Amino acid sequence: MFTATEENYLKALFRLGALSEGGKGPAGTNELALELDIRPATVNEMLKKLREKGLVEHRRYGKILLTESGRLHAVEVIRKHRLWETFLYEKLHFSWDEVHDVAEQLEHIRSVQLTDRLEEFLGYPSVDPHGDPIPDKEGRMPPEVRRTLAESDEGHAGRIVGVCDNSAEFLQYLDRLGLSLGLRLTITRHIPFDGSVELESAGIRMIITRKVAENLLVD
Amino acid sequence: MFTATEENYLKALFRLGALSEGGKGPAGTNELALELDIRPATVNEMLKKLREKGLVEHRRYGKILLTESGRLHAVEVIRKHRLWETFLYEKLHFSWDEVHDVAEQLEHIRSVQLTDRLEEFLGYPSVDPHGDPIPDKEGRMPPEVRRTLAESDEGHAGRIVGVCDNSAEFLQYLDRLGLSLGLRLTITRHIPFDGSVELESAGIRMIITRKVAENLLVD
DNA sequence: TTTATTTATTAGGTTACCCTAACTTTATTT
DNA sequence: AAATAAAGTTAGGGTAACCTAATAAATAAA
Repeated sequence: MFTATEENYLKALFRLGALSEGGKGPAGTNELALELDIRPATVNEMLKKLREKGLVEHRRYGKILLTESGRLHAVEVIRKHRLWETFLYEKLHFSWDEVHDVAEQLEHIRSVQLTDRLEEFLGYPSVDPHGDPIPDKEGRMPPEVRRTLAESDEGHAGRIVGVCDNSAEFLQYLDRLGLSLGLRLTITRHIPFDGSVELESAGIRMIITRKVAENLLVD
Repeated sequence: MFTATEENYLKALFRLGALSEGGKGPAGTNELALELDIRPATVNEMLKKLREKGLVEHRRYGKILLTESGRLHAVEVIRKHRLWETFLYEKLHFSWDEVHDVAEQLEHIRSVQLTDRLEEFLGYPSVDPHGDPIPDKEGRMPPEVRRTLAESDEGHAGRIVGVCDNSAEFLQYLDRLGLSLGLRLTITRHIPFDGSVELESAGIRMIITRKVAENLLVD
């Protein structure tokens, strides 16, 4: 049905949020070229094909938007990618940073049965090793689990997806700590003495107070 | 290093036994084209590339032979194919006849680590669900287990790899039973009463006498 | 040994995906 | 509004794998 290349275009558009609702809005040719690490001229060419296949909406000199069909196919590829990442991590003991490249290849294997049975084999996981949600067979993303850092378990890995306190004071403090939205981290310890939380992010270990932990949301 | 297409050419040559030793000898262009279901002209073109990469020996209007390097790469792909088949069968409960097409795609995933960890995860199997031997990391095929049908366990699946009795009488009898070399079969029951063996092959159930079973070798 | 047949090769064409360089349209400044 | 910058497109090429049709070499048959 679709080539691996076409699937990569759809995935990139989804990542860029080129959706009619719930995304960042239409994407540009250059933007997409940058995301895929190819030249804009090539993207332009491919857009014609994706347009004809009804996967994107695009007019000359206009912006690019995924159609509903395009979105569904993108999500299907993401679903496969994340299931494979989970397999590699949980069953084959790949490390966090090794899973991506291999999953990037595995996500293009064509077999509905394979995907569904893999999902079953893994026990219907809702998130991949990076904490990203795994879409279900119908393309629905499971609701994001947002918990404060304070109530998340030791060993939990996830990303900062929000804050409870929106004051400039708090946000500036986070900045000084080097904590920002989207940052991936792992909880290494809950310290009983004062409720501080020890965490690791990008190879750096740090301790934050209970109050900060209570105001940070992770997935 | 190699494209999926190149790997398929190597695999096909290996299947045809185009080896300097232990095979059926050099293969022809048409023969290879038939095996791959493509036109001889295309094969001829590709041979140039495989020759330049040192994977085959071939002179104009001559026969085709895998080099040692070509053989090793072919075996590596076969190794991956059979490990994936085993995974699909044992872990994802695919049926015997469903595994091939998916494994045909999975065998081209490039990651040495993946192959080795998959092998470990599967417990270093020596044969795939069809009874074909799985080469080890160094490209060695495990020694074929040749046992008579009489001494093989119930449920054992394998192929007829030889006979003990080479008389025309016996071979003609086998022919009448529809049993031939390479035939895949499963032992469904050992009948204690007279030592007969009940087996299934290609959806057909049959019973053979103990004497026949003692003279048929399976892997 | 000449002829016929099979097998192998060459020539020229197609599609998918990529490129650079030149150009056009849209957006941003001044 | 005119000039400049940024974004998008077209034109012309390249490689990998495939194809058909025509041709050449090797093999088998008469």
